[in-house]
Amino acid sequence: MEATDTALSAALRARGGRVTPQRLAIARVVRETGGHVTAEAVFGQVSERLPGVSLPTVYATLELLEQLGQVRRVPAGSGAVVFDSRAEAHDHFICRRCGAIADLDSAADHTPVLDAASALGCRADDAQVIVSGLCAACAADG
Amino acid sequence: MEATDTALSAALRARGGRVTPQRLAIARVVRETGGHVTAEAVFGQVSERLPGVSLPTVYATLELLEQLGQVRRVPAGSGAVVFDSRAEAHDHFICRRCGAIADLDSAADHTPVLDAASALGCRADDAQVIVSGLCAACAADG
DNA sequence: GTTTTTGCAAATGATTTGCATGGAT
DNA sequence: ATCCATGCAAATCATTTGCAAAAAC
Repeated sequence: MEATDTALSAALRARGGRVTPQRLAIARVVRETGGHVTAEAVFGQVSERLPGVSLPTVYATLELLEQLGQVRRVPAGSGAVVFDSRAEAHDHFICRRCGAIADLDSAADHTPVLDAASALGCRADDAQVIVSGLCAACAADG
Repeated sequence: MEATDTALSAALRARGGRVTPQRLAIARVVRETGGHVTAEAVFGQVSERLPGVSLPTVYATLELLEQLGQVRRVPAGSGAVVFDSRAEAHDHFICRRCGAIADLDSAADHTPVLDAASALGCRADDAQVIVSGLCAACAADG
């Protein structure tokens, strides 16, 4: 077992949850896949290692991992919900045509927006910029 | 007919499209409703004025209005796609629990993120910050 | 008259729910 | 032994598609 698995186990127990092979396997797949994943994609990968896992379990676990701060939800606007294995703050570009998602690393400062949110009485816990347009590939043949 | 209807008609003809009562009614509802709407919500409102409109037409027209720059798509991350009748640039807060959406007006500068996108070869046409957390009401009852 | 839009119905795709079994503590 | 988590199947919800009829140009 890797160190990160140990950390996850501790986090799970700390919130009164249980450590199951499914959860460890799903967390591992997400971590190793890197980048952006859908529940279906995780399901496919996990099934290879731990046959029998069910899709509902994958959904539940991804949500759990989000609460534990291990993954971040990307507001992809259409179709499937996308999770990002990079939990640190960064922004995203989403292609309108093909749906491709790319990480955007910039020094953008989100405090003004967070301030605007607290001014409304909201308890904000995440801010990310979503840039829409055409990705390089789609812009080329469009 | 309102001036805005005339403007819409012109925009439609300019792109070789046709002016139909359905399109005018849908555009009107979106404009008058103000704020954030789902296709279902628009469908409900439009049906009162112009019985017989179909849901597929509402979906198609909302997408058309987006292309014409009359509405903006809000990447709501889960469930239904949400359109915003305010087309000018501004950001959004989305409640994780109840899904409520609030406008955030701030002087946030998105150019660093847009630059990061063009550095990847993407043709960006919109950038908006999505802030997640709990709205005032949801934060109150725990 | 020609081409775009519409409406209907059905298909699709993603996510959730209910409930009994199995497993972690 | 207790209670949480899983698996299965089915339900739900949002959105899209195919195609013939109607309408705008």
